[in-house]
Amino acid sequence: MQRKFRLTRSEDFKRVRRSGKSYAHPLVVLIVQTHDQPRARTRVGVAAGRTVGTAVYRNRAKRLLREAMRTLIPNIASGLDLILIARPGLVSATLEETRRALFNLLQRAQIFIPTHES
RNA sequence: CAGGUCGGUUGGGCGAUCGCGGUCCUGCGUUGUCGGGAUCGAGGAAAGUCCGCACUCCACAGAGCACGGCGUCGGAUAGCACCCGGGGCGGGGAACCCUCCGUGAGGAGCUAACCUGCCGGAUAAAAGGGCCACAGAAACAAACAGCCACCCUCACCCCUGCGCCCCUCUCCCACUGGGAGAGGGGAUGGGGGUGAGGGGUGGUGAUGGUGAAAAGGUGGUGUAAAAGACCACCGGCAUCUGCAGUAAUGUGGAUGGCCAGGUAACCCCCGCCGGGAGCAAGGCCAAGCAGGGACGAAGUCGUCUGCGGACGACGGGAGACUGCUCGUCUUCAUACGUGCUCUCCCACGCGGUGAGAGAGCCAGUCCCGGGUAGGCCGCACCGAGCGGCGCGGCGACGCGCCGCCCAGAGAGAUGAUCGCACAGUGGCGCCAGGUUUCGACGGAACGUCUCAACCAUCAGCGCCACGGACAGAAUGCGGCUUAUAGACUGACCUGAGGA
RNA sequence: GGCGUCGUGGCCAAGUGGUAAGGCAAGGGUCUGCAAAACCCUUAUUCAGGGGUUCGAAUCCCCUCGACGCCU
Repeated sequence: MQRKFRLTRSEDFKRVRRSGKSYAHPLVVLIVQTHDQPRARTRVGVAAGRTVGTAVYRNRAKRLLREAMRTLIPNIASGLDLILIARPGLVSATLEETRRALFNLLQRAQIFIPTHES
């Protein structure tokens, strides 16, 4: 997932975590907030707290989330800010399990737009 | 071959596909959170932050105090306390041999390489304080108990002069009796001995026990009793001194006297070092905000009007342009009062009429100007830099030559999938051998051979399955500590070992 | 990234070189018809872990682990 799709500013993280709507999964937590401008590019932030493990496991969790999100991001509605928070079980999960967990969360949030190919 | 020990290197490889970040170059009817190309992209510990630096800011005349750290010798270094090489004291350390214990299986000790802790001063060179629970007489300076001598006192025993008292016998005088002698007993006094209770004076120095720790050890001489008081041997210390070593120190010799604990990772003393903080250090920038400062006024006329005001001209205030004037441009306008605007609420004559409460405004222009958040720099580095080779040194390390420029940061880039081999582990099957030295023969490497030793739950081959540790840079560097599956490789020691 | 503080029964905790206080909780007992309250008794072989100094360490020194706080 390229950096232009990423949520980077500390202010944005605070805003989304304060006023966004959250959806939980045993592996990941998703927080969604609608942006002011509906045509803006959807951005995704990734977080892993100290409960996940040491720096190696935190980095692995965030890589899994970014890689899984990369293939899903063309099908997500625009004008959104998302945050993905890793949970401790994510470290032992595979890429396919992570992708299924994210797909489940995006459908529950009703922001996934299916295309003909998928 | 069996066992033990210490280092060094490495830290998964190759290929395909999808994907991520930095730098440089480049493209454009679309200058973008755009496209294309090249190149680079985690570690030995990046970790812990235990030391030492670089760098930055603050403070600072110099020196000292306080506080903290360090403390054997020599070296290395920009610097360091833990780096390198030595020294001393102590602890650990396999098998065989040896010693001890055990009926025995076995256990303990001794020990090589090696590992590891500590290292100024408690005596002298250089001075003090504190503490040492319980126990013990006592924890460092003497006392108490003990032992010994003497004196006083007491008890017992022995000897005993003169005198005293009592009893018995004999003799004399001669009869309420007296005297003399002998014997026995008693009291007292003196002398001696023994013992003990107590007291006093003096000597003595570790004594049965206590304790972690109590005064060199053993044997003798010696004495009233003892003691290095003296002697022999052993051990330690001090002074002088020979030899080896840069030195710490080691090893001899002579002399001396043995004098008296531990703790300084308790205060302290001596010597040396350290100013404080840390890249969230620190510097710069745009826009604003808080805040601070300077200057600071005046209306008149005309047009329109829904009568609140709006516009224009002249004049005025502040500022900019300019070296100054003129000129041009921007902008403002009146009021601290019974003021104006807005909101709420109440009363009525329902009219924004009156009472009350709250909020705001009373210029404007210009200058200075934060902190946080944001952006840029610091910061991706020509450097105590990295790699290779050579030389010097036991080593830490140093010098010379050649080559290279080598991640970067921001909510934080290295991943995913598949395939192939390769270590490794487990299972099954096959094979019955495998490894090694010496010797002999031939010989250019090397090959062949007999016994011997060791392993055969081995080695070798095939198939299947599993499967590669610890761990992620954030200003940089040196050291230390901690975590770490394995693989490769070098050296040392002990034991067993041939023809 | 840097700087600092603290770890003592199940919980809160005192103790700063010499026998590990106390309170709550838990368990048992007395009392009661049964409870509550009250009273009595019990519960630390690793004072976070490991080394060292010392005769002796929760305490002093070093290293590690864990938790928490701060940076304008």
